[in-house]
Amino acid sequence: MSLPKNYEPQTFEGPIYREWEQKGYFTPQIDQDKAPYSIVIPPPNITGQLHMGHALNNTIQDIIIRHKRMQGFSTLWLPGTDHASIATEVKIVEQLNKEGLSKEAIGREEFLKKAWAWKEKYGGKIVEQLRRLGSSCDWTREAFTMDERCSKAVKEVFVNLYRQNKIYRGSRIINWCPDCKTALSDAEVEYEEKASHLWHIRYPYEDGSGYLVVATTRPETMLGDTAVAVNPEDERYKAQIGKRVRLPLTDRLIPIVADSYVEIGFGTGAVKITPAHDPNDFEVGLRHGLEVIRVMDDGGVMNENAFAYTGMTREAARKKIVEDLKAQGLMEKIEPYTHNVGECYRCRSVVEPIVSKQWFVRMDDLAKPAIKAVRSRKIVFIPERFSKIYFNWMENIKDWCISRQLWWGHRIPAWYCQDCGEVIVEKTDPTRCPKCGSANLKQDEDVLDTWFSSALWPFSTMGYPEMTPDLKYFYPTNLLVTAYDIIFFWVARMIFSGIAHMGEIPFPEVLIHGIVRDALGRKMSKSLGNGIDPLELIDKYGADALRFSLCMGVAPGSDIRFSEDKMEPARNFLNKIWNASRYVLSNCEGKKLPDFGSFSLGYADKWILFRLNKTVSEVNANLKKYELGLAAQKLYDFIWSDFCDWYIELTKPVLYGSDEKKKDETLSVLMYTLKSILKLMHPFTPFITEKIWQELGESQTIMLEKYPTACKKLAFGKDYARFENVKEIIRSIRNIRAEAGAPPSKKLTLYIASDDKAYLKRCSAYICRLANVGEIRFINSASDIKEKVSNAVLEHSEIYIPLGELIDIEKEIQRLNKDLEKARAEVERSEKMLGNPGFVNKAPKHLIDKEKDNLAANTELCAKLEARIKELSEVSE
RNA sequence: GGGAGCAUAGCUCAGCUGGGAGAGCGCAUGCCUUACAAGCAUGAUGUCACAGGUUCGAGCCCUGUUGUUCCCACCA
Repeated sequence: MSLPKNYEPQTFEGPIYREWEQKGYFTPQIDQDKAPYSIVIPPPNITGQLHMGHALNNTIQDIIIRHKRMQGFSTLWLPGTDHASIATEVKIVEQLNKEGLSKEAIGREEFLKKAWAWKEKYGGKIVEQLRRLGSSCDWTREAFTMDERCSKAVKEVFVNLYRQNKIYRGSRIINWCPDCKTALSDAEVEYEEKASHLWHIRYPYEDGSGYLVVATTRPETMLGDTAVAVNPEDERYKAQIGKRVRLPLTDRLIPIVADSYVEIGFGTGAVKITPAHDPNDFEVGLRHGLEVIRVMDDGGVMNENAFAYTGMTREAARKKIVEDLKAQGLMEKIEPYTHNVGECYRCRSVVEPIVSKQWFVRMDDLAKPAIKAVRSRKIVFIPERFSKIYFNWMENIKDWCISRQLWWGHRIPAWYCQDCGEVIVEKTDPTRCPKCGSANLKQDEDVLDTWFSSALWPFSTMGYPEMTPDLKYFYPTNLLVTAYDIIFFWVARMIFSGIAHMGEIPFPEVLIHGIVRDALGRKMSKSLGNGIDPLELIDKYGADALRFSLCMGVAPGSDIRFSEDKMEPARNFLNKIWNASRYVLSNCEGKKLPDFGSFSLGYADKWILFRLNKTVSEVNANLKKYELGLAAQKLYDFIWSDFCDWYIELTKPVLYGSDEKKKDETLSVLMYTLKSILKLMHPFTPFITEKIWQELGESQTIMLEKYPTACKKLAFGKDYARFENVKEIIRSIRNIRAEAGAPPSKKLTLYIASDDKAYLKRCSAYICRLANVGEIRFINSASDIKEKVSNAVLEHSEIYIPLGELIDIEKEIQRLNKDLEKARAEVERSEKMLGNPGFVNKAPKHLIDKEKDNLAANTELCAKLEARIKELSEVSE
């Protein structure tokens, strides 16, 4: 048994992961005697590279999964990837363009071949990267949103919803991306505030009696105007309602209509109505039976309805129209104006609202039970506040546009009879029209929104619509872990889909985490170039360090500012564990240790076991509440401060001594504590803990060991408190030495006066070793000492150290005065609290008792300190 | 326009159901002490944004103010 001298995670992380996977530790058995625990991964896009967001998301999931596995659950973490319809298609098109080809040139079939080839080549990359992070996913169940399993589920759901009249096809105003040339759902549009103008345009009255001024942010759409609307209550325009105006730059006459949608106070109070290019105008148009005239084609180019502007891009048309209006004296004024402009979430081009025939999911009926599930707390968001975001969205939801004019994705299972026009929606490809019998059928060209298949992920991956053993055992899943930015896209849609198709919520808890930002708090993005590559960090510091740094000091739901300098403390900590393990291992070499518990424990042993036990119970409590940051912090403190800085140092006088029996007993405690530490840490830092565990030769893997739980036998309250006194003595000696400037190598003599000398005598060796003391003399009072000493008054003892010429009486008095001040402040505080009838009557008893003890102890301290100071002052005079 | 978060040490942030202000980094001083210099020891540093309120007691609960970040929303 021996570990290499240096902690080099690069040398063992890979092999350990391969061993885990190969031995099948990630694959759960469907065991009716065991409780199941399952999580489905938020499937990363096949176009994706692992970024810090994935690293955080998967670290959290893996910690929870490993913890549950060690608690004895039959644990499934189901992995997979998302075909990412639009994102992937954009990449393939880019690649084609580089080869001088285009989508249209090669045709649908060839395009899909290329896309699949691309998926085979790059789609596995991110999955490999998840492995490097240590994710204990069951790869034997790996899914892909376009594999056979998921595709079957998609068809099933589409057809069922269609038959229930929850999916329909219709002409609506939708968000159109002129670059991706596809429809987008509302959620796929991101609004950004942009500086623009408000153009005030004169629309002359038909009768030549002057003009009416409309204000617009989009002059290019005026060519599609089919009315001007005013508020029916607006005195300025009441007389004009029903009249017609001449649409500038065209030969059209359009009516003035009254609609309460128009706000009297804004702009000029008159609004141009363009039903084909604005959602509000579309509604107005419906109310007034207005004509819908599209003036742009799918590429954002002005079409044949655009008069002189046909063939211009929308940007060019805007410029020219503004110029022309100015030239004709029809531009009243131009005001600077900032407003929200919608952009495509994939390509950032400005989204064009247009009227188009698309497929929609009717949301009313689906949203209701999904809202209820969260209201009734059958599903809870953690932290709770995110449920508000969910409600806000779900309660204001509009029908979901699910068709996309793309090729990469699930093709809509709808066919149109070319002879009679019948629409056929079927799971299996139809050959004949059920209505007229014609074989002349044509499948819908469009594919489904990527999120349509993601919404089914918790059950499509387990075999739905078949009631498979997996589905029976593992559905509903137990937890969903995701960042808050996809609550709308994904979480909400999984909830209503689970309820609608499985008849059961997909998960009872949703753990929401934040976004990883850069050191300045900005979102990491390609365009800013401020992203940190987690794989580089893994190469440099190891996956364990990355995982640990991501959960140290992080509160649930909040964003993380991350920079590389956060890696070092984590790596140093792991190095600490590594070296502590080396210490234990090297001392154990070739030994058979006595069974833990078969011998009597020393003070230091009881102290560390007490601390360990407390840490175990706190860490378990934190994990239960998903407080990973707190759990990590407690482990860090216990391992570094208590175990390494204190306990290991305390074992040295024994291990470097000659009492072989005592040595073995101490080693037994050391080993017990180390093993507990490794198990406690394993969910956080799986690699290093496994590496060390295997060196211990205990069992094949730490992964399947039982996670430690608190143990009553280890609650040594009284001896723990005594040992705290010993620590206090050691600290005081060190402090005196440092402040007096005594060389650390100089062995000191120590005098101790205390009422309870028995345990201090038994702890002498600890004090000698840790404070570098050569001799301890127990005395009854300071008068027994003949030398010049430096002194500290502690709660349960007084210590005196002869330092000869190094003692500066002035400094000595100063130091004691500082202690006195502290003690006096304590006395004052306690007196004030105990003198307060409110506190004495209402506070819990244990706090009152604590305060009483505190008062007594500090009063005594004060008296002793005052006496000592007086004594010294007399000497110095 | 609606909603949410944040404001604690020089910096980055923890702080669980209210009961003596914490960590990491940085800083100062001294140490290569046979697990570890990726280390050890000792030390300094806070009107817990501001103003009220509840309470015996508030960093924590309530109200308001200021600053800041984010989400949602069709005002042309």
